[in-house]
Amino acid sequence: MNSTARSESVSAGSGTKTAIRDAAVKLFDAKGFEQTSLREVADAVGITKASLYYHYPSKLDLLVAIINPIIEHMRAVTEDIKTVPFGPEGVRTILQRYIRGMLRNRDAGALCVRDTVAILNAMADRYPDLFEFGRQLGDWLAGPDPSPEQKLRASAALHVLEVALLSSEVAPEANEALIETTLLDAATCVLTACGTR
Amino acid sequence: MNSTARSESVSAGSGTKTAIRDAAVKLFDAKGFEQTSLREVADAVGITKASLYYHYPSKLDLLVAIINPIIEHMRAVTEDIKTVPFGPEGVRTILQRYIRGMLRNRDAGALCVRDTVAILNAMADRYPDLFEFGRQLGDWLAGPDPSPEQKLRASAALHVLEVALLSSEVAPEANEALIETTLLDAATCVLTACGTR
DNA sequence: GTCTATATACCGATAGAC
DNA sequence: GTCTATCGGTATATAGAC
Repeated sequence: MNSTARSESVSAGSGTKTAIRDAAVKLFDAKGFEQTSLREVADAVGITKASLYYHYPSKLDLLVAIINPIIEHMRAVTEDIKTVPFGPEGVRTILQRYIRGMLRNRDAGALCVRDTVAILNAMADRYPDLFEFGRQLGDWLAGPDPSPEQKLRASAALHVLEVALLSSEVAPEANEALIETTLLDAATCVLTACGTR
Repeated sequence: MNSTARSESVSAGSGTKTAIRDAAVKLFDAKGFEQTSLREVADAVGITKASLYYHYPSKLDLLVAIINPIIEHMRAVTEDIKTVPFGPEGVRTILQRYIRGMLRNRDAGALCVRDTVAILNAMADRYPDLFEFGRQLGDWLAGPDPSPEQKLRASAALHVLEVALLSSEVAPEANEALIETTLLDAATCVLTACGTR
């Protein structure tokens, strides 16, 4: 346990730096981004606030380091919808890519959902098009020249997939395959108006 | 326009007091509860911070005045599930009551969804059982002795209904009847696994 | 790379005049 | 009922020793 940089988990980097990130994720998720002070994060790691600033130049940079995977995934899916043709199998392809990316970054995603306003406003300067990603995806899902009902269904389908981020709380026994299958089925069902009406 | 207490809108009360509430709803929704200062609210109304404290004894009391209708509605539905028998028509009854209450208080509801963590933590002391309402409703919807898939579907169904709170943004042309019908159909569809799988 | 100490700013809330 | 002025607390971020 001596020498330099032994990896302690899957996503180890420089040691203290990833310890800061992990502690911040936990605290941001529990208390919210703005309501969590860097002193609390530093205390959880066992260092001081000044040392934290050595690894991350600002509180915003710490947040970006956490949710960057989510942003890049949203950007990638938003790019995909420009090439994938709209239709039943195209929709399923997009929805599958979307939910898999969220399952891959579950903790950071849960943070975004439960603290939407604060995070969106904090990132607005650095990522001005972040808000557009969700809207563009919704527009594509609603199809060409959509009715109000289709718009509602598209938005509802995306909200169904967001349950994946809360799945460890809702159904801890479910594995990723079951979550993906169930929510993907539910979302396509929402989109295609297959109800009992 | 002289004398005392002329009602200016549907929910008029003492004049300044409701003006504060309305300004606060708008600002809390745009910036988040904790990130909005009482100085900003006071400025929007055209009074000072000290005058605001004459009408509301604390920032938390202002928040409670805004989202109290939502809380009471959640409490009422949570009471309903103890008497309504579980089954297809019972589920539809509960879901309908749930979505109608959210449509009735759309602005306050949107605030709760987009600023969940901050609001939940702020209200935790005064309303300790607030978090339980959503969980109990999810448990009832999942049915007796639910499988992981049923738990996921119940949670997803509730998330579908939450789209009602964002409907003025997603589909401004849709009236309340269309919103209710569409989302109610989508939610029951999510629950009953009627997909194309 | 981690520390102590501090600069600067804003917050919620209160006191008291009018 | 609205105001000015202020208290006490905490926040982000920085300076500089080690």
